[in-house]
Amino acid sequence: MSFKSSPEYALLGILMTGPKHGYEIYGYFSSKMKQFWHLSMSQAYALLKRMEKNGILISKEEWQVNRPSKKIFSITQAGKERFLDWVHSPVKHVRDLRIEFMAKLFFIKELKLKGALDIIDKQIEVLQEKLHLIKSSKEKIIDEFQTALHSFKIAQMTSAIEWLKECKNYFSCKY
Amino acid sequence: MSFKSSPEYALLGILMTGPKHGYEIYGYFSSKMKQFWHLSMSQAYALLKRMEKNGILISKEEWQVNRPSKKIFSITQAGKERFLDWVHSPVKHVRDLRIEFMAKLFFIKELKLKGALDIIDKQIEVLQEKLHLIKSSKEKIIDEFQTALHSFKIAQMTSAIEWLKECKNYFSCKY
DNA sequence: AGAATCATGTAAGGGGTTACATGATTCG
DNA sequence: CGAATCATGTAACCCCTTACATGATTCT
Repeated sequence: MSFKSSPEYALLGILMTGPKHGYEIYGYFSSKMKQFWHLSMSQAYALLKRMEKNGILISKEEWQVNRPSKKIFSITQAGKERFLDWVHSPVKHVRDLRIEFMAKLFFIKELKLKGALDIIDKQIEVLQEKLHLIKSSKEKIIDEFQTALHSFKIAQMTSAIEWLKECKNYFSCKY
Repeated sequence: MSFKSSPEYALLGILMTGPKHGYEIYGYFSSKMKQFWHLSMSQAYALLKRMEKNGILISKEEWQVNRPSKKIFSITQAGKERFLDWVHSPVKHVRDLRIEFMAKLFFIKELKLKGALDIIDKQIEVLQEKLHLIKSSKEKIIDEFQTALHSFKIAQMTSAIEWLKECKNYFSCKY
Protein backbone atom coordinates (compact mmCIF):
# COMPACT_ATOMS: atom_id res chain seq x y z
CA MET A 1 0.00 0.00 0.00
CA SER A 2 2.72 2.52 0.89
CA PHE A 3 5.62 2.78 -1.53
CA LYS A 4 8.83 4.69 -0.86
CA SER A 5 10.94 6.20 -3.57
CA SER A 6 9.94 3.61 -6.10
CA PRO A 7 9.15 4.61 -9.65
CA GLU A 8 5.42 4.56 -8.88
CA TYR A 9 5.50 8.30 -8.38
CA ALA A 10 7.09 8.79 -11.76
CA LEU A 11 4.25 6.88 -13.39
CA LEU A 12 1.65 8.73 -11.35
CA GLY A 13 3.19 12.04 -12.36
CA ILE A 14 3.16 11.09 -16.01
CA LEU A 15 -0.53 10.25 -15.79
CA MET A 16 -1.15 13.67 -14.24
CA THR A 17 -0.66 14.97 -17.81
CA GLY A 18 -3.65 12.91 -18.94
CA PRO A 19 -4.68 9.28 -19.63
CA LYS A 20 -2.15 7.15 -21.47
CA HIS A 21 -1.50 3.50 -22.23
CA GLY A 22 1.53 1.59 -20.98
CA TYR A 23 3.71 1.96 -24.02
CA GLU A 24 2.98 5.65 -24.24
CA ILE A 25 3.78 6.14 -20.55
CA TYR A 26 7.05 4.36 -21.00
CA GLY A 27 7.85 6.47 -24.03
CA TYR A 28 7.30 9.64 -22.03
CA PHE A 29 9.45 8.24 -19.25
CA SER A 30 12.32 7.27 -21.56
CA SER A 31 12.40 10.55 -23.39
CA LYS A 32 12.20 12.82 -20.36
CA MET A 33 13.15 11.06 -17.15
CA LYS A 34 15.66 8.35 -18.02
CA GLN A 35 18.53 10.72 -17.28
CA PHE A 36 17.93 10.55 -13.57
CA TRP A 37 15.53 7.65 -12.93
CA HIS A 38 15.81 4.10 -14.22
CA LEU A 39 12.92 1.79 -15.08
CA SER A 40 12.56 -1.14 -17.47
CA MET A 41 9.54 -1.61 -19.67
CA SER A 42 8.41 -4.87 -18.12
CA GLN A 43 8.72 -3.36 -14.68
CA ALA A 44 6.60 -0.43 -15.83
CA TYR A 45 3.83 -2.81 -16.90
CA ALA A 46 4.08 -4.67 -13.60
CA LEU A 47 3.88 -1.44 -11.62
CA LEU A 48 0.87 -0.18 -13.55
CA LYS A 49 -0.91 -3.43 -12.82
CA ARG A 50 -0.14 -3.21 -9.12
CA MET A 51 -1.08 0.45 -8.95
CA GLU A 52 -4.47 -0.30 -10.44
CA LYS A 53 -4.98 -2.97 -7.80
CA ASN A 54 -4.11 -0.35 -5.16
CA GLY A 55 -6.76 2.00 -6.47
CA ILE A 56 -4.56 4.89 -7.54
CA LEU A 57 -5.14 4.14 -11.24
CA ILE A 58 -7.97 2.77 -13.35
CA SER A 59 -7.79 1.38 -16.87
CA LYS A 60 -10.05 1.05 -19.89
CA GLU A 61 -9.44 -1.32 -22.77
CA GLU A 62 -9.41 0.32 -26.20
CA TRP A 63 -9.82 -1.94 -29.24
CA GLN A 64 -7.89 -1.42 -32.43
CA VAL A 65 -7.97 -3.05 -35.85
CA ASN A 66 -4.96 -5.19 -36.67
CA ARG A 67 -3.18 -4.21 -33.44
CA PRO A 68 -3.14 -5.48 -29.89
CA SER A 69 -5.66 -3.52 -27.86
CA LYS A 70 -4.41 -0.68 -25.70
CA LYS A 71 -5.04 -0.39 -22.01
CA ILE A 72 -5.59 3.26 -21.22
CA PHE A 73 -4.70 4.22 -17.65
CA SER A 74 -6.08 7.23 -15.81
CA ILE A 75 -5.16 8.51 -12.38
CA THR A 76 -7.90 8.35 -9.74
CA GLN A 77 -8.71 10.99 -7.15
CA ALA A 78 -6.83 8.96 -4.54
CA GLY A 79 -3.88 8.82 -6.93
CA LYS A 80 -3.90 12.57 -7.48
CA GLU A 81 -3.93 13.24 -3.76
CA ARG A 82 -1.11 10.82 -3.23
CA PHE A 83 0.94 12.40 -5.97
CA LEU A 84 0.41 15.98 -4.82
CA ASP A 85 1.26 15.03 -1.25
CA TRP A 86 4.47 13.49 -2.47
CA VAL A 87 5.45 16.26 -4.85
CA HIS A 88 5.25 18.92 -2.16
CA SER A 89 7.15 17.16 0.59
CA PRO A 90 10.91 17.21 1.05
CA VAL A 91 12.96 14.01 1.12
CA LYS A 92 14.52 12.73 4.32
CA HIS A 93 18.07 11.97 3.19
CA VAL A 94 20.73 13.60 1.02
CA ARG A 95 20.92 10.38 -0.93
CA ASP A 96 17.33 10.89 -2.09
CA LEU A 97 18.05 14.23 -3.74
CA ARG A 98 19.54 12.70 -6.85
CA ILE A 99 16.46 10.81 -7.95
CA GLU A 100 13.45 11.57 -5.83
CA PHE A 101 13.84 15.26 -5.14
CA MET A 102 14.92 15.78 -8.74
CA ALA A 103 11.73 14.10 -9.89
CA LYS A 104 9.66 16.44 -7.76
CA LEU A 105 11.31 19.46 -9.37
CA PHE A 106 10.83 17.85 -12.75
CA PHE A 107 7.09 17.43 -12.27
CA ILE A 108 6.62 20.88 -10.79
CA LYS A 109 8.10 22.24 -13.99
CA GLU A 110 6.39 19.75 -16.29
CA LEU A 111 2.93 20.10 -14.79
CA LYS A 112 3.35 23.83 -14.20
CA LEU A 113 2.57 23.48 -10.51
CA LYS A 114 3.10 26.15 -7.89
CA GLY A 115 5.47 25.77 -5.00
CA ALA A 116 8.94 25.11 -6.37
CA LEU A 117 10.49 27.67 -4.06
CA ASP A 118 8.44 26.33 -1.21
CA ILE A 119 9.63 22.77 -1.48
CA ILE A 120 13.22 23.89 -2.00
CA ASP A 121 13.00 25.88 1.22
CA LYS A 122 11.53 22.96 3.11
CA GLN A 123 14.29 20.74 1.80
CA ILE A 124 16.95 23.21 2.90
CA GLU A 125 15.46 23.21 6.39
CA VAL A 126 15.47 19.43 6.60
CA LEU A 127 19.10 19.22 5.58
CA GLN A 128 20.18 22.11 7.76
CA GLU A 129 18.70 20.42 10.79
CA LYS A 130 20.56 17.22 9.95
CA LEU A 131 23.75 19.18 9.45
CA HIS A 132 23.45 20.70 12.92
CA LEU A 133 22.88 17.27 14.42
CA ILE A 134 25.98 15.90 12.75
CA LYS A 135 28.12 18.86 13.71
CA SER A 136 27.00 18.84 17.33
CA SER A 137 27.29 15.10 17.88
CA LYS A 138 30.91 14.89 18.95
CA GLU A 139 30.69 11.15 19.57
CA LYS A 140 33.76 9.03 19.09
CA ILE A 141 35.79 10.86 16.49
CA ILE A 142 38.75 8.88 17.61
CA ASP A 143 40.64 7.76 14.53
CA GLU A 144 41.35 8.71 10.91
CA PHE A 145 38.38 6.71 9.75
CA GLN A 146 35.84 8.41 11.98
CA THR A 147 37.29 11.75 10.93
CA ALA A 148 36.92 10.84 7.27
CA LEU A 149 33.35 9.64 7.71
CA HIS A 150 32.37 12.72 9.66
CA SER A 151 33.87 15.10 7.14
CA PHE A 152 32.25 13.21 4.28
CA LYS A 153 28.81 13.65 5.77
CA ILE A 154 29.38 17.34 6.37
CA ALA A 155 30.75 17.84 2.86
CA GLN A 156 27.84 16.10 1.16
CA MET A 157 25.29 17.89 3.28
CA THR A 158 26.89 21.30 2.81
CA SER A 159 27.22 21.00 -0.93
CA ALA A 160 23.62 19.81 -1.18
CA ILE A 161 22.42 22.85 0.74
CA GLU A 162 24.49 25.16 -1.44
CA TRP A 163 23.02 23.55 -4.52
CA LEU A 164 19.48 23.97 -3.20
CA LYS A 165 20.09 27.66 -2.62
CA GLU A 166 21.37 27.97 -6.18
CA CYS A 167 18.26 26.12 -7.36
CA LYS A 168 16.07 28.84 -5.97
CA ASN A 169 17.50 31.16 -8.59
CA TYR A 170 16.73 28.79 -11.42
CA PHE A 171 13.13 28.43 -10.34
CA SER A 172 12.45 31.89 -9.00
CA CYS A 173 10.99 33.41 -12.19
CA LYS A 174 8.07 31.19 -12.98
CA TYR A 175 7.20 29.12 -9.93
CA MET B 1 28.39 -15.70 -7.96
CA SER B 2 29.24 -12.03 -8.46
CA PHE B 3 27.86 -9.64 -5.89
CA LYS B 4 27.93 -5.88 -6.17
CA SER B 5 27.98 -3.59 -3.21
CA SER B 6 26.09 -6.01 -1.02
CA PRO B 7 27.15 -6.55 2.56
CA GLU B 8 29.03 -9.69 1.56
CA TYR B 9 32.25 -7.71 1.47
CA ALA B 10 31.64 -6.46 4.97
CA LEU B 11 31.35 -10.04 6.21
CA LEU B 12 34.40 -11.13 4.23
CA GLY B 13 36.38 -8.25 5.68
CA ILE B 14 35.37 -9.14 9.21
CA LEU B 15 36.52 -12.71 8.65
CA MET B 16 39.87 -11.35 7.47
CA THR B 17 40.52 -10.69 11.17
CA GLY B 18 40.19 -14.40 11.90
CA PRO B 19 37.57 -17.19 12.10
CA LYS B 20 34.32 -16.27 13.85
CA HIS B 21 30.81 -17.62 14.25
CA GLY B 22 27.71 -15.84 13.00
CA TYR B 23 26.70 -14.12 16.17
CA GLU B 24 30.23 -12.91 16.76
CA ILE B 25 30.49 -11.59 13.20
CA TYR B 26 27.26 -9.71 13.65
CA GLY B 27 28.48 -8.29 16.92
CA TYR B 28 31.61 -6.95 15.25
CA PHE B 29 29.49 -5.52 12.48
CA SER B 30 27.05 -3.79 14.83
CA SER B 31 29.69 -2.28 17.00
CA LYS B 32 31.96 -0.97 14.25
CA MET B 33 30.18 -0.70 10.93
CA LYS B 34 26.52 0.01 11.65
CA GLN B 35 27.13 3.74 11.35
CA PHE B 36 27.53 3.52 7.62
CA TRP B 37 26.30 0.08 6.53
CA HIS B 38 23.02 -1.60 7.41
CA LEU B 39 22.47 -5.33 7.86
CA SER B 40 19.98 -7.37 9.87
CA MET B 41 20.97 -10.44 11.82
CA SER B 42 18.84 -12.88 9.85
CA GLN B 43 20.20 -11.47 6.62
CA ALA B 44 23.71 -11.95 7.96
CA TYR B 45 23.02 -15.64 8.59
CA ALA B 46 21.51 -16.00 5.13
CA LEU B 47 24.50 -14.33 3.50
CA LEU B 48 26.99 -16.50 5.38
CA LYS B 49 25.16 -19.58 4.17
CA ARG B 50 25.19 -18.39 0.58
CA MET B 51 28.83 -17.36 0.77
CA GLU B 52 29.80 -20.80 1.95
CA LYS B 53 27.93 -22.29 -1.00
CA ASN B 54 29.91 -19.94 -3.27
CA GLY B 55 33.21 -21.19 -1.87
CA ILE B 56 34.49 -17.97 -0.35
CA LEU B 57 33.92 -19.25 3.19
CA ILE B 58 34.04 -22.60 4.98
CA SER B 59 32.52 -23.52 8.32
CA LYS B 60 33.20 -25.94 11.15
CA GLU B 61 30.66 -26.93 13.78
CA GLU B 62 31.82 -26.44 17.37
CA TRP B 63 29.89 -28.25 20.12
CA GLN B 64 29.11 -26.66 23.44
CA VAL B 65 27.51 -27.92 26.63
CA ASN B 66 24.08 -26.47 27.39
CA ARG B 67 24.27 -24.10 24.41
CA PRO B 68 23.41 -24.33 20.74
CA SER B 69 26.52 -25.32 18.83
CA LYS B 70 28.47 -22.59 17.08
CA LYS B 71 29.27 -22.60 13.40
CA ILE B 72 32.73 -21.14 12.99
CA PHE B 73 33.34 -19.52 9.60
CA SER B 74 36.74 -19.01 8.01
CA ILE B 75 37.59 -17.19 4.81
CA THR B 76 39.01 -19.34 2.00
CA GLN B 77 41.87 -18.45 -0.33
CA ALA B 78 39.33 -17.57 -3.03
CA GLY B 79 37.56 -15.37 -0.49
CA LYS B 80 40.76 -13.56 0.46
CA GLU B 81 41.57 -12.86 -3.15
CA ARG B 82 38.09 -11.58 -3.76
CA PHE B 83 38.25 -9.32 -0.76
CA LEU B 84 41.66 -7.86 -1.55
CA ASP B 85 40.63 -7.21 -5.14
CA TRP B 86 37.60 -5.35 -3.90
CA VAL B 87 39.33 -3.38 -1.19
CA HIS B 88 41.90 -1.94 -3.58
CA SER B 89 39.59 -0.89 -6.39
CA PRO B 90 37.75 2.42 -6.61
CA VAL B 91 33.96 2.56 -6.90
CA LYS B 92 32.26 3.61 -10.13
CA HIS B 93 29.73 6.16 -8.89
CA VAL B 94 29.63 9.03 -6.41
CA ARG B 95 26.67 7.36 -4.77
CA ASP B 96 28.84 4.41 -3.81
CA LEU B 97 31.24 6.54 -1.77
CA ARG B 98 28.98 6.71 1.26
CA ILE B 99 28.86 3.01 1.94
CA GLU B 100 31.16 1.03 -0.25
CA PHE B 101 34.19 3.29 -0.50
CA MET B 102 33.85 4.09 3.19
CA ALA B 103 33.95 0.39 3.95
CA LYS B 104 37.15 0.01 1.97
CA LEU B 105 38.81 2.77 3.99
CA PHE B 106 37.46 1.18 7.15
CA PHE B 107 39.03 -2.17 6.39
CA ILE B 108 42.32 -0.69 5.28
CA LYS B 109 42.54 0.92 8.70
CA GLU B 110 41.12 -2.05 10.60
CA LEU B 111 43.28 -4.69 8.92
CA LYS B 112 46.30 -2.38 8.79
CA LEU B 113 46.63 -2.82 5.03
CA LYS B 114 48.83 -0.75 2.76
CA GLY B 115 47.47 1.39 -0.01
CA ALA B 116 45.05 3.89 1.49
CA LEU B 117 46.60 6.76 -0.44
CA ASP B 118 46.69 4.62 -3.52
CA ILE B 119 42.99 3.84 -3.59
CA ILE B 120 42.09 7.43 -2.74
CA ASP B 121 44.12 8.58 -5.73
CA LYS B 122 42.50 6.03 -8.00
CA GLN B 123 39.09 7.16 -6.78
CA ILE B 124 39.92 10.80 -7.45
CA GLU B 125 40.91 9.88 -11.00
CA VAL B 126 37.66 8.01 -11.62
CA LEU B 127 35.56 10.92 -10.43
CA GLN B 128 37.63 13.54 -12.21
CA GLU B 129 37.12 11.73 -15.48
CA LYS B 130 33.37 11.65 -14.88
CA LEU B 131 33.39 15.32 -13.99
CA HIS B 132 35.07 16.18 -17.28
CA LEU B 133 32.50 14.14 -19.17
CA ILE B 134 29.64 15.94 -17.47
CA LYS B 135 31.16 19.37 -17.97
CA SER B 136 31.93 18.77 -21.65
CA SER B 137 28.59 17.20 -22.55
CA LYS B 138 26.64 20.31 -23.41
CA GLU B 139 23.57 18.32 -24.43
CA LYS B 140 20.17 19.88 -24.02
CA ILE B 141 20.55 22.26 -21.10
CA ILE B 142 17.40 23.93 -22.25
CA ASP B 143 15.30 24.65 -19.20
CA GLU B 144 15.54 25.34 -15.47
CA PHE B 145 15.24 21.66 -14.69
CA GLN B 146 18.14 20.59 -16.89
CA THR B 147 20.21 23.39 -15.42
CA ALA B 148 19.41 22.23 -11.89
CA LEU B 149 20.21 18.61 -12.68
CA HIS B 150 23.47 19.52 -14.36
CA SER B 151 24.61 21.73 -11.51
CA PHE B 152 23.64 19.08 -8.97
CA LYS B 153 25.83 16.50 -10.62
CA ILE B 154 28.76 18.91 -10.79
CA ALA B 155 28.28 19.96 -7.16
CA GLN B 156 28.15 16.40 -5.83
CA MET B 157 31.12 15.34 -7.91
CA THR B 158 33.21 18.36 -6.98
CA SER B 159 32.56 18.09 -3.27
CA ALA B 160 33.36 14.39 -3.39
CA ILE B 161 36.69 15.08 -5.04
CA GLU B 162 37.50 17.79 -2.50
CA TRP B 163 36.68 15.39 0.30
CA LEU B 164 38.90 12.71 -1.18
CA LYS B 165 41.80 15.14 -1.32
CA GLU B 166 41.20 16.01 2.33
CA CYS B 167 41.12 12.30 3.11
CA LYS B 168 44.66 11.93 1.88
CA ASN B 169 45.77 14.06 4.82
CA TYR B 170 43.95 11.89 7.35
CA PHE B 171 45.53 8.74 6.01
CA SER B 172 48.95 10.04 5.03
CA CYS B 173 50.78 9.23 8.27
CA LYS B 174 50.33 5.51 8.64
CA TYR B 175 49.17 4.05 5.35
C1' DA C 1 14.73 -8.40 -46.44
C1' DG C 2 15.74 -6.98 -41.94
C1' DA C 3 15.38 -3.51 -38.21
C1' DA C 4 12.75 -0.57 -35.57
C1' DT C 5 8.36 0.66 -33.69
C1' DC C 6 3.98 -0.35 -31.78
C1' DA C 7 1.82 -2.98 -27.84
C1' DT C 8 1.25 -6.22 -24.40
C1' DG C 9 2.73 -9.07 -21.09
C1' DT C 10 4.49 -13.84 -18.46
C1' DA C 11 7.95 -16.98 -16.18
C1' DA C 12 11.88 -18.10 -13.67
C1' DG C 13 15.04 -16.84 -10.55
C1' DG C 14 17.23 -14.25 -7.06
C1' DG C 15 17.41 -11.24 -3.16
C1' DG C 16 15.84 -8.63 0.75
C1' DT C 17 12.41 -7.71 4.86
C1' DT C 18 9.74 -8.98 8.71
C1' DA C 19 8.13 -11.96 11.71
C1' DC C 20 8.47 -16.01 14.12
C1' DA C 21 10.69 -20.13 16.68
C1' DT C 22 13.76 -22.06 20.23
C1' DG C 23 16.03 -22.22 24.59
C1' DA C 24 19.63 -21.54 28.15
C1' DT C 25 22.14 -18.15 31.02
C1' DT C 26 23.14 -14.00 33.34
C1' DC C 27 22.27 -9.38 34.94
C1' DG C 28 19.54 -5.86 37.55
C1' DC D 1 11.21 -12.11 37.96
C1' DG D 2 11.79 -10.01 33.66
C1' DA D 3 15.16 -8.32 30.33
C1' DA D 4 19.18 -8.82 27.86
C1' DT D 5 22.58 -11.77 25.88
C1' DC D 6 24.05 -15.85 23.65
C1' DA D 7 23.15 -18.59 19.31
C1' DT D 8 20.88 -20.29 15.46
C1' DG D 9 17.94 -20.16 11.89
C1' DT D 10 13.14 -20.78 8.88
C1' DA D 11 8.87 -19.19 6.40
C1' DA D 12 6.06 -16.09 4.08
C1' DC D 13 5.99 -12.32 1.44
C1' DC D 14 7.22 -8.81 -1.68
C1' DC D 15 9.92 -6.82 -5.14
C1' DC D 16 13.10 -6.48 -9.02
C1' DT D 17 15.77 -8.34 -13.02
C1' DT D 18 16.33 -10.93 -17.14
C1' DA D 19 14.77 -13.42 -20.55
C1' DC D 20 11.28 -14.85 -23.41
C1' DA D 21 6.74 -14.68 -26.23
C1' DT D 22 3.72 -12.65 -29.78
C1' DG D 23 2.72 -10.34 -33.96
C1' DA D 24 1.61 -6.54 -37.19
C1' DT D 25 3.43 -2.37 -39.46
C1' DT D 26 6.60 0.86 -41.23
C1' DC D 27 11.07 2.48 -42.23
C1' DT D 28 15.81 1.73 -44.64
